[in-house]
Amino acid sequence: MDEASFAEFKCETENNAGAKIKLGSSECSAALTAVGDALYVIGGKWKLRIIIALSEGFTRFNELQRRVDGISARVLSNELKDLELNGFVVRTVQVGSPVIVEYKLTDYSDTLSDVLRSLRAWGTMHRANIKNRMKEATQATS
Amino acid sequence: MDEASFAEFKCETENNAGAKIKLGSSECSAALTAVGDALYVIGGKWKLRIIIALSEGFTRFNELQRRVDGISARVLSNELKDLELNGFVVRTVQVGSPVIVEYKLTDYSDTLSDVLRSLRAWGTMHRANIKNRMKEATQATS
DNA sequence: CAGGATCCGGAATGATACTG
DNA sequence: CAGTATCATTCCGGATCCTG
Repeated sequence: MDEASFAEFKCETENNAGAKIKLGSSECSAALTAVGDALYVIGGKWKLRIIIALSEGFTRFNELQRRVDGISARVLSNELKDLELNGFVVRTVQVGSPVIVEYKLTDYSDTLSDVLRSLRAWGTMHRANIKNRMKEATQATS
Repeated sequence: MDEASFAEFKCETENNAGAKIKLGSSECSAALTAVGDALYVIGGKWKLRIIIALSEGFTRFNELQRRVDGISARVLSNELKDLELNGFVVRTVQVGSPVIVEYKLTDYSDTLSDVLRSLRAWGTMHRANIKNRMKEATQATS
């Protein structure tokens, strides 16, 4: 395939020639660090899904738990704290009875729209692809 | 913020009104499932980084291990198997001595370029942002 | 060089129960 | 409702040793 199609930043590491490698390891390749950074913050099983759920207008804890399939209360709680720390979410408490807690996305989380869009597009395409593979497999067997 | 900015597919779940919810849970919201699918395949700490390393032209096992900072041989091995199963990578063995094993990206992995690009862009932006926050913090303290 | 096999500790997670 | 506390389990990942 097309070597380095998404790595404009050419990297001189002399893989099997000069062995001129002193880089701290992940220094070269801006792509590697950048994607690494991104994954560090929004990686993991849940972060993006929670953000999507929030973007769909669900704000309450239990709502979110119901929306994000398979997440436990404890994990959701932790992830929300994390998201808050990273500036994606604001938590507001309205005193009263019952107490109402709302989680809302910040403007900063809008910067993720492009990531989300591409991820969603890819996921959709990939699922279709898998279905086709399976269909072909059954045809071959029959 | 702008509700449902990346969810064109409007979802009628009656969160706190009609309670008309029977959906298997993650049925509604195409975004949720699509992104879920995507994360299932390319999620995790390593997958994308390995793909990036491969896209930069590194094909050998040990090369890859050196490139992807912090990964152990066992994990790299597992991830590569996974990537092969999912059709992102082809493994070729050239008999001889020493044996040469090469990992190469398939054309299918090209479909990820958009995801990678957006992720990389976001990661870059985010890192810059964090630096600014820290700078401001130090100024406020001084 | 390219990994597989095994052991092992710690961190993440699930389940359950409890609180304001 | 919105979580927290505790326990049991599981699983990931590192280190080490081994092979062809």
